[in-house]
Amino acid sequence: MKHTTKNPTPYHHGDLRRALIDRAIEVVETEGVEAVSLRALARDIGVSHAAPIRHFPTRSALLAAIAKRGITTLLASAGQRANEHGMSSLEKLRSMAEGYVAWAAEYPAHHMLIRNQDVMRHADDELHREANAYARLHEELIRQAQAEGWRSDQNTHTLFVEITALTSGLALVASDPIYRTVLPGQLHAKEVGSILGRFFSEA
Amino acid sequence: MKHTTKNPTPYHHGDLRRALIDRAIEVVETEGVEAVSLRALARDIGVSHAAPIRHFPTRSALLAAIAKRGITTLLASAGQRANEHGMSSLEKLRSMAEGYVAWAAEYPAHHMLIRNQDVMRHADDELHREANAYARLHEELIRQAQAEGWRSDQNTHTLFVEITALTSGLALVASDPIYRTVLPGQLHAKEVGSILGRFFSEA
DNA sequence: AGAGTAATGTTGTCAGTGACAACATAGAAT
DNA sequence: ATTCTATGTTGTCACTGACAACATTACTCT
Repeated sequence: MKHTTKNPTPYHHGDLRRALIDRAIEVVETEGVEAVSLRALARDIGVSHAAPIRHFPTRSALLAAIAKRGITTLLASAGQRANEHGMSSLEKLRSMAEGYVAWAAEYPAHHMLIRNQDVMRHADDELHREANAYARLHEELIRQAQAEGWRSDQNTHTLFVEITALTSGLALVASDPIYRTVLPGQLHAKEVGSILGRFFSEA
Repeated sequence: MKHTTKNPTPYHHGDLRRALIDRAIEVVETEGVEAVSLRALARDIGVSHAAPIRHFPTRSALLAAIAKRGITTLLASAGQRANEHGMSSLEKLRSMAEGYVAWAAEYPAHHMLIRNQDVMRHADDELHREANAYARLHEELIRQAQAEGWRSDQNTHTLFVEITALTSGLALVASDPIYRTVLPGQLHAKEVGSILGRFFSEA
């Protein structure tokens, strides 16, 4: 016989996969990657301890899935910025860097995860392919900017390293709570803009 | 009755603390922070599973102790570079940045640990104090370099962020295995020198 | 509509781990 | 020599990831 009243705890959750991801992101942001436990997530959500396995075979798979989602959105945003009309390669480079830093600040959990050795170690090939796609897009733009006259006398690889370092560093400072202990004062988006503006200038 | 032959496995290890640290560093470098397990370390070394607790009350304490040791040596090296005679503040800044990147490349495990959110979260106040000492030394040098004419028109905080980001980023690229997937080719010390030389130039 | 199948959730279990307590041993101090 | 303290061992507990066997729901095909 069917219930006429709503069942308070239905057998099936509805969107457990999404719920796991959302809760995991919360935990990463508040307590760190280490604190993510499949059983604790299940408890928080209100399902049995083994339910998560239907969606993510291992804990690493869950974290890697979140990281992958992050890289995908980042790559999409970068692709857009790199294909904007009426922009020089140099302007595109700057836009990509700004986009990266802004993305890290907006999604600190995703950023932490893609920076986490233990997570990336268990990531599948596609994730690494996407990360490489981002790097190659970057590299190609640098080459073009150099062809258009920007720092054309410098070694492309060195320039790539420099841009990668500066961008990654800014993303770190923008999203990593560790820096909040060390940094005197808050990091403002305007500062990032000013730093990148200076770096990606014609001079 | 006493043995006249050497006991192959003495009751006391001799220097278990050191052995734990050494083995933990190896594991961090080869398998990542996550793979460090007190019980596994004990097994590898050949002591009982609870022996490590005499030296480090928790797993976090062990990792934090290694991180602290790292920051201490880093700070010592930075202090030396900052007090070198016959160097302008700008040259000292450059030397500090180079020292940091070289340190990260030489001690990747230590660098990973001080960058690890989960480790630093459980670190004691003294560790944070040392990290702050490093930052304040940095800041003071920037102020002096500006007083001596370098980028004197720029905001000190923004400059601090920029240097921190560039240095941290280079250290990441120099020591983090993740970048080996993305980077086309190896990172050479010469490149780091060229990047920092350009950045810390009078021009 | 109804049967059969796939997807999803549950219960039970196992080995590995961190942490703790109680006990054992060796070396140092008096 | 006796006692004390540092260090190591054994035993145990709760928690976790992973897996297997089973239950329930949703979906599909006719």
